[in-house]
Amino acid sequence: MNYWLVKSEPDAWSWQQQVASGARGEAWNGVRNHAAKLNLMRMKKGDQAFFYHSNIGKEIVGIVEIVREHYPDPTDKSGKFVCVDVKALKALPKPVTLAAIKADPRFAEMALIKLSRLSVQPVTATDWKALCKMGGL
DNA sequence: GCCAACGTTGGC
DNA sequence: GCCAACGTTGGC
Repeated sequence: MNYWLVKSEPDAWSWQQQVASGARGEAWNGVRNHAAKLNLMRMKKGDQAFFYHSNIGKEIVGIVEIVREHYPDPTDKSGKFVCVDVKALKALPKPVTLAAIKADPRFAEMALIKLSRLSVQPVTATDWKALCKMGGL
């Protein structure tokens, strides 16, 4: 199983909306960046991803599971981009803030820090476990 | 194919 | 609201 991190501005799509969408999941669409697209295409059903709130909150608030692998993004008229379906798995008891991640040297190499604009990014198993622990899981 | 201009993202 | 980083566009 692989681990990922996906970002969303709560104004556009929040964790609360993700939870409300229920067990069937919801399309993670709107990605218009080729590096992010490549990561979407590498996601497998059953993989898990951190759900990160950018801009407002700037923290990891929960975990989602990939329930449908990549398919053409219906919101992309050019037909070049893809999306996946994700469902909310669980919330983090203690959201992990960007400030906390930045303050911890273990995470200095994370894409979240180094490639701050990448909206879909891989997370190593080591980082995943450490972040879950920080989040109270 | 290079590169300047411009647009977007996202932290501060 | 500003600005740095970075992707994309378009003139040459």
